[in-house]
Formats: sequence, C-alpha cells, structure tokens
Amino acid sequence: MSARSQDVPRRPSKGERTRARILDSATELFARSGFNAVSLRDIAAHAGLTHAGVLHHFPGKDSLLAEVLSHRDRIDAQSVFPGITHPGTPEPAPAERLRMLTGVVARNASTPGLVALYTKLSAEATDPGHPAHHYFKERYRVLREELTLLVDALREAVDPPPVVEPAVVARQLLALMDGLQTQWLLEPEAVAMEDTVRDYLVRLGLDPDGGVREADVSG
Amino acid sequence: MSARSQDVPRRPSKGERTRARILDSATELFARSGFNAVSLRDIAAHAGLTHAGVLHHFPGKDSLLAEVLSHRDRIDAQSVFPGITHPGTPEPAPAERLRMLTGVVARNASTPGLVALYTKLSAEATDPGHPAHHYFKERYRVLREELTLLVDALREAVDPPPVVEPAVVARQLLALMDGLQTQWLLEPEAVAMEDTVRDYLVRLGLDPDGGVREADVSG
DNA sequence: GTCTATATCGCGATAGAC
DNA sequence: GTCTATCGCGATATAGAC
Repeated sequence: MSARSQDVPRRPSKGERTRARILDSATELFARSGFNAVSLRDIAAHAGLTHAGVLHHFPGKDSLLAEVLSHRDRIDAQSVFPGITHPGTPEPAPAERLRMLTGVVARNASTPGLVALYTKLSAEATDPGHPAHHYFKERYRVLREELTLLVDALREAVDPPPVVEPAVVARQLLALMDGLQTQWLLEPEAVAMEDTVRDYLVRLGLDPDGGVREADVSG
Repeated sequence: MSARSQDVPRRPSKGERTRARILDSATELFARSGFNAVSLRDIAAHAGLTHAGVLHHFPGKDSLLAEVLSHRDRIDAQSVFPGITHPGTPEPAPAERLRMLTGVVARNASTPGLVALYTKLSAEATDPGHPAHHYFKERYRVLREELTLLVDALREAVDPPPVVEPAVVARQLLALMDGLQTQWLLEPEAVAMEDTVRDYLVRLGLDPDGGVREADVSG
C-alpha cells in the first residue's frame, strides 16, 4: 500500500489533467468560432490527442459543451448567489448583489464569443431531446427562485417598498438579460446591455444607485 | 399561338409552384420536429422530389429556413405594423396596435414548434457568417424603430404621459418577448408569456386596459 | 430551366488493438 | 488511456437526363 492514500486533499491524476486540458481547449475554440463550426477533431488536435481520445473523457460533443458552460455559469452565479455553490457562505447585502448582477452583464459585453455560445445553446436546449435540456431547465428554475428572493429583499430595502411582484420581476429580468444578448450580438453598437438593464431596475425603484449613473462606486 | 398569353394577370410557373410546395413542406416539418431533426431529404420527400431538387430552388437548408420564418414574420408584422408591408395602409390607433402585439405573444403560445424554430434561428444567426444574419439584423433594426414610434405614440395617449424613453422601452420590450420564449419553451407551465409582458407594460403605464386583465375586448 | 443520380466530403460516434 | 479503423449520416458538388 502506498502512502499516497492520505497524502494531500487533491491529487490530479493524468486523466483529470487531460480532461481539464480538453475543457480548456473546448472553451477557447467554442468561444472563438461557436459550437457548430468547431469539430471534436479540432478540439482534440488543440488538446494534443485524437477525437476518439476526447470521447473517452466525454460521452459526446454536446455534453462537452454543457460542461464548458456550466463551469462558466458557476463562476458568475458564485458572485451573485453564493448560496448556490457554497451553502454556508454568508450572502452580501441585496444591494451589493444587485450591483454584482449588473456587473455580470457588463462583463459579458467583453466576451462576445461566450455570450454567443450561451445564447445558441440555450436556444438549442429548448429541444427536450437535447443533452443540455435538463441542465438549462434546472438553471432557469434555480435562477428564477434566487432572483425572486433577491428582488423581494431589494423591495424592502427601499424607502417605501415599491409594489412589484418579485416572481414576475425575476422572470422579466432573466428574459430581459437573455433577449438583450441576442440583439447585442447582432448589433453591438445599437444595444447598450448594461444601461438597458439598469434602466429597467431603476424604473422599478429597485436600483440602489437610483438615478445616479455616472459615479458608480468611487463616488 | 395559344390564348394563354393574355389569359390572367398571374401565371405561376411550374418552378414557382414547386418552390411554394417546398416552402409549405418545410414549414410543416420544421414546425413539427424542429430544424436539426429535419433533413433536406425529409423535406424533399414530403414535397415529392429529391434533396438535390430542393437545392435547385434554395441555396441551402438555412436559407430555406430563413424564408419560412420571414414569411411567418411578415404575417405577424402586418397586424401590428401595417406600414412595413403596406406603406399606404392607415394604421390602427396605438392602443389597438398594442393589443395586437400582446395578441401575437398569446398566439405564439399555441405554436411552440414555430416559436422554438425562431428562437433557435435567431440565436444561430448572431453568427456573422450565417445565411440569415443580415435578415435578423434588419428585422431587429426595423422592429426597434417601429416599436419606438409606437411606444412614443402610446405615451401621449395616456392621461399624464409617463416618463419613459421610447427607444429604451422598445429594446426592453423586444428583449423581454424573446427571452420569455426561451424560458417558456423550457418550462411552459412556469412562464406565462402574455401576462408577464402585460405586467411590464402596465407598470410602465402604457397598457390601455390598465389594471383590468380579466375582460379583454368584450367587456 | 427543372430535376435525378451519383460520388465525395467531413462529421459524430463506436469497436477493438495496443 | 489512447490509438487506428470503420460505420452511418447529412450536406454538398457535379454530370447529365428530361
């Protein structure tokens, strides 16, 4: 028996490193050229093996894509909804979390490749037979729930709580962000994603920064 | 010499009729099974020819899809924005046109196949190299413009005109409708598209029916 | 001009050797 | 765990029949 058993908490095996390398390659290529334009052979070549090797680590091209996106998703969700990935973590104040949400929108504007990828996949995944269908269904369910709670918390943080239905606002906010991405991808200069989302929030009376749009945090 | 020459104003050639038959078949099959699940061979078989024959009338599968959708689009647009397709036509009152807009949303809920199709294609078409890219870019540009005008007209039809930026509201409304479709396709029972859109309009103070949601036109 | 038949390509996926 | 070989399929290009 080797002493490695109780060695260190993490011990990345060769397989795990290959897997990670494949994910990195897939992320880069998908973000650059989209899903359909990239073949498993392209990804495999970029990661230094053959397409059959890739399929040893992932059941298929679609599940590879799903993992790329869920990884990205987890990073974004962590900032706005820490409770999802780290149940024990104390959440920041609602206002701060809202700022993080619009921050995600703003940051998305700097990674059009990934935004395009996500937009395309979420559309494809509406097909019940799609490999990522369950993932997206669950994703929206969780986001609707978490956003509903967040909106509700924001409501009560304002002077006179605005009369809004948190569950409805959550659906609207999600739809607004998704729909804006499509328009923005088609014509970036015609659609200011962050401003348009903030305008929606401000008019609901939910934006902690109120009408102040110039100075953000340093003011 | 035959008398057919001056027979009737329109004389659909065999080619045109075949083309129309292909479009009908494509619409039916796409709406039933989605885009990816239907092959050119399926469409060709349904229309009574081979896949190569189809490609004589359309440059590719994607442009076939684009034509199917633009046909559908034109029908919807005609009711809300008659000016687009029939420049001379007098427009209905703004309030009536808004009702037609929410009517389109409601009607979409009865044709999930076409909604799925549109959602998928608009996402795919964000790719600049996609055959339908220009079509969608133009579609959104026109819709933004027309919706901006409509919102502006609605503003002034209300008692004290609400303080909204028509151009921003147009973008939000478009994004809202698109984004809701994705959520609705994933989980129809969790997202009431029409109500969610109407809630948005009501809170803007733009819905002519105000808070009355039960009785629609017959009240 | 309208369509069919065929040949070829690249893809995702699988099986089995190493 | 990775390879080579191979399969079936959808999409495309070309040649030529009607």
